[in-house]
Amino acid sequence: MEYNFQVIEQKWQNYWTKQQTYRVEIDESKPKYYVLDMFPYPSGAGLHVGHPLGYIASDIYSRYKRHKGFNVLHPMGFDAYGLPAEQYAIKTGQHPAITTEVNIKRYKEQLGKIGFSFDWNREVRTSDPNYYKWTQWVFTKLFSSWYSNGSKKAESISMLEQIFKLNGSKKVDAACGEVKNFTAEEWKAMDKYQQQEILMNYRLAYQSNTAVNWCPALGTVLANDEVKDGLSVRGGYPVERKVMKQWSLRVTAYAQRLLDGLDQVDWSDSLKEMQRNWIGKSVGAKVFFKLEKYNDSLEVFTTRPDTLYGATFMVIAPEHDWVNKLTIDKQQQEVEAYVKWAKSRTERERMTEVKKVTGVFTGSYAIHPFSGEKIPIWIADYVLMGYGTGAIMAVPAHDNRDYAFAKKFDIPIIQVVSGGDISEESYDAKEGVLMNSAFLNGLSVKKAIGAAILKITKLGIGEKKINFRLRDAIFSRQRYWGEPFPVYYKEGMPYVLSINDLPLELPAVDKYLPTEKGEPPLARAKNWKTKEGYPLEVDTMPGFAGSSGYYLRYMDPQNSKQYFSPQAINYWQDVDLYIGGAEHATGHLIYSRFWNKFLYDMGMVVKEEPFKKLINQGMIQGRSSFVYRIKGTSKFVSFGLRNKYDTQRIHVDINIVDNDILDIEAFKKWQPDFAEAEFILEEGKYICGHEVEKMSKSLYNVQNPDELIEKYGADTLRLYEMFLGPIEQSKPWDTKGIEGVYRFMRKFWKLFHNKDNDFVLSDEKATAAELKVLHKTIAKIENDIERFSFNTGVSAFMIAVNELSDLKCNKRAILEPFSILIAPYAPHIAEELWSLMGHEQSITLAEFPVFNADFVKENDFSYPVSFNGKMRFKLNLPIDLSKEEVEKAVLKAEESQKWLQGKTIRKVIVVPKRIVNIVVG
RNA sequence: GCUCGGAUGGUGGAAUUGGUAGACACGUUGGACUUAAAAUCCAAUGGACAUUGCGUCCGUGCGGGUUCAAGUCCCGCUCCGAGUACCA
Repeated sequence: MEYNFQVIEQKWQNYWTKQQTYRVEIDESKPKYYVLDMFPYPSGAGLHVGHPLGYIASDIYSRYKRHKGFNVLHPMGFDAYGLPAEQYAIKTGQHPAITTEVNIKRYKEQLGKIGFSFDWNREVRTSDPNYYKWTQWVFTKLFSSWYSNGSKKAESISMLEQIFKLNGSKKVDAACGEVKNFTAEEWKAMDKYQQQEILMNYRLAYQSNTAVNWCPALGTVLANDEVKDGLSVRGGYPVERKVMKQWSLRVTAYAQRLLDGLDQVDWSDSLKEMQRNWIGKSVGAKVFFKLEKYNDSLEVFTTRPDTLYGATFMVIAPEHDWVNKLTIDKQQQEVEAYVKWAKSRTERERMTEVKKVTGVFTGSYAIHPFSGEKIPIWIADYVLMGYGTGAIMAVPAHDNRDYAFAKKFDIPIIQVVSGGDISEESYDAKEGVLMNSAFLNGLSVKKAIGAAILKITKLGIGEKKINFRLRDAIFSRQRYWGEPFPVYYKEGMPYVLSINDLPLELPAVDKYLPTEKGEPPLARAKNWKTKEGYPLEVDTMPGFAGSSGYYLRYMDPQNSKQYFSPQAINYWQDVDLYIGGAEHATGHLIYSRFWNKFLYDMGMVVKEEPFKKLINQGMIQGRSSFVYRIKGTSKFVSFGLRNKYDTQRIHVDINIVDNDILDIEAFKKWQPDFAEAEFILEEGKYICGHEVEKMSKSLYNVQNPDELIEKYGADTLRLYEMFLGPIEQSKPWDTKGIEGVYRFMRKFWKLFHNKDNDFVLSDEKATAAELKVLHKTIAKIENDIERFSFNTGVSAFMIAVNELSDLKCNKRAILEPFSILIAPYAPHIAEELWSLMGHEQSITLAEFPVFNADFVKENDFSYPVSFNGKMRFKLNLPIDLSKEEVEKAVLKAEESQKWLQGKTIRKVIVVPKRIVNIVVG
C-alpha cells in the first residue's frame, strides 16, 4: 500500500474516539503528570497554523510521558465567554451561546483532525452553568474572607467579626481599605449596615468606588485600549472618568507571596521578570508632613528618605481628597480649572504625554519635618492617585520628574547627594555621599536611608513601608456574556447566595444592550431577583474569572457536589507543564496564581503554585506576498524589475503564489479588478516580493491547517510545525518547507515496504550498525523531548531514516522500537505501522525503548587536529588512548609535518574525545 | 526611558559544558529515469581567490578584550522584537 495518510489518519482518529484511548482516570499505581494548554477562545475565524503550535508540543510531551509510564492528564476546553460573541449578538440579535456553540464545534473538528491526545471527557467550557457554578462559588468564598497579615493567609469573615466583637479593630493587621480604628464597644453599638460597610473594606472580593472610563452613549465601561483621544474607538462617543461602584478582587493582599512564589517555579527568566515588574515592589518609608494651617499631616511615600533635606515642595494628585482643603481662596479658580482639565484626560492620554509638565499651586504650605521650613504644596497630574498615597515629597535634585517640575515653576533645587551636575539634570542614582543634610551628612546613600527611617520613626512622623505597584483587579463588567455575580442586595447591602442557589444562571434578555437608564444588559432580564424577591447584581464577571481556576476543574470536571474532589486534587496536585502564549504573562498568570493561593489558604489545593513549569510558545508570523502595479495602470511588474517603474505594492493571497512565483491565471480570477491585468515578467515568470508580518486575514497571509492536512496529512503538519524552529521563538510560517517533511514521511513508510509497496519486515538479527542508529536516536529523541527541543528531534528522525534507508534496514528489531520513538510526533502513521506489525493494542500503551549505551560505543575517535586554533585535518585514533599517546600519534602523523616544518612546537593541548590543538611559532 | 529577549549561508534553523561553524531541511544548479511531466534517485551548494591538482584566505550584527581555542565568556556599541510606562 502507498502511504495514504487520508485513510490512515481518519481510521485512527475514529479508533481513538471509539476506544477512548486517551481517557484518563486516577491510577494510584502510576505517577501522575499533568500537561496543560492555555485553552482557546473559540473565535469565528477558526484556527490558523499558529494556534496548534503549542498544542502539538504539549501533545508530543504528553504522549512521550505516557510511553514513559506516567498517568497523563491532558485536557482541553474553551474560554467561552468573551466580547466578540457579545458584539455579534448586539449586531444580529442571535444569542451568544449559539454563536459560541457553533464556533466550539468548528474548533473541535479542527483540533480533532490534528490528532491530539486530549481526554475530551474532561472538556470544560467557562460558559457552562456546571462550570461557572464553581467560578461563582469561589467568588462567594472570596467575599467571605479577609487577608490576615499576621497569619499571612486568608481567614474567614466570621472570624473577623468575632475579633471585632472582642477587641475592636486595633489589633487586626489586615490587607484592607482605609478603616478608622474602633473599639469592641463601638463595634457592638453599630447597626448591621454600618458593620457591613466596615467588613466590605476587608473582604477579598469587595465593592468599592473605582474610577473607570465611562461612555454614556454606549452605556458601558471601556477598557483603556477602547478609548482614544477621549472618544470611544467604537462609535467615537465622548468618554469620561467616572467613579462607579465596582467589584474588585484584593489581589494586592497576596503581592508578597506572588513575588516569593516566583522563586519556586520553573519559568523563563523574562516571564518572571515581567511579573516582578508588574508586582513592582518598592521599599521605602511613609512620612507625615505637618500642614502649616491645619492640625493635620499629609502622608507621602518615598523610596528615598535619605533625600528628605532636598525636599523643596510637595505634590498631590488632582484626585486627592485634600485638594479643596488645601486650596486657598486666591488659588481657587486656577485649581478648579486645572483639576477639571486633568480629569477630562484619560489615563492613556496622561501616559502618552509624559513629557508635558503641568501643575498648579494650592497656596498652602507644609512644614519640613526636619528643618521646620515652609514648603509649598502643588497639584500636578504626574502624581497618580492610584499609587502610594497620591502625594509626594518632591526632591528635584534627585528625581527627574520633580526636576522638570521645579525648573518649569522656578522652585529651588537643593543637592543633598554628591555626584552629578545638578545644573543640567537631576542626579537619580543611589550612589554618593549625603550633603546639605545636617545629621545625615557624610553618610552613604544606603546608610542614610536607614538613618533617616530610624529618625522619623523615633519622631513618630513615619516608618518603613513597602509599596506595590500591583493594583486590585476590577472584577465588574457592564456586559451580558459573562458569569452573573452570585450576589443580591438587601436594603442596598450586597450579600452572596449560598451554594444551594448556585449556579445562578445567566438570564434571557430581549436585547444585549444597556437599558435606556444606562444599566447593564442584565437589568433587562425579567424577574432578576431571588426567591425572596431581593434584586440580583446586574454586572457580570470579566473574562479572566472563568480562566483563573479552570486547570483545577479538569481534575474532576463532572463533579456536581464540589469544585473538585479531595481525591482528585491529592492525586493530580498541580500542573507539571503549562504551554501558552506570552500575552498572558501579567493577566491570567497573575490572577490564576492569586486564585490558587487563596484556595491553598482555604486548604482546598495542595500546592501553593499552580504551574510548575511554563513554556511560552512563540508566535507564528505570516509571510506575505506582494505584486507590484505600475501606478495608474493595470500592469504588474515582476519583483526584480519593480524599481524601474513607479509602482505600488499590493498584498496578494499566498494561496496563489508558489515559491514566490505568481499563478497568473489564478491572480486574474482572484479579484475582478485584476481580470484584465497585464504582466511584465522575468524569465517568463512573475516573481512576487515577500515580507514577514503578523498573520492576518487582511494581509492575505493566513495559512489554515485544514488545507495542509488535506494535502499532506496531520502527521506531516505536526512534524513540520515542530521542525520550523524552537518552540519559544517567533518565526515566520513558510509552507515551502513542508514538502521536505512530507518526503521524510514517505521515506519512513518505505522502510516497511518493498518495491511493490507490500508490507514486509525481516525478523533477522539487527546488525551493529543498525543498532547504533536506533540507540543513537533513542538517546537523542529522549534528550530533546526532555529539554523541549522539538525541532532538533525532527531532524534526528530524518537523519535516522536516511541512515536506515542507506542500510536498507527493514528489520522488526529496529523498526518496531523506532515506531514508538516517532509515535508522539506522528501518532497516526505510528499506529498504522504498529498494527501492521501485528499488534492489537494501541501504540499509546507501548513502553518507550530503553537506551543501551553499549550499542553506540565507538572504538575510534576522529580527532580534529588544529594548529594555532585552525582545524587542518582529522586523525582517526583508538578511543582509549591517553593524552600522551594522542599527542605522540598526532605529532607523528604525516599530515602534521607540513604544519610543523620550520616551526617550534610551543604547546600541545589534547582534550580526550574532543580536540587536539598544537601551538607553533 | 526602563526591563527582558534576539541577530549564524539565498531561506528556516543546528552547534546541549568554551573544543571540527553551517547538522537537518527548503530553495537553486547539474545529472539519471521518462515520449513528456510529476514523483523518485544521484551530485554540487557560506564567500573570495585558485582551479592543473594539492589548496589558501575570509567568515556567526559592529568595535575591543580574555583564552592554546570564542557563535558561546567579559567590556562598549548598532539594529530588531516583546513587555511596560510619570510607580515617588
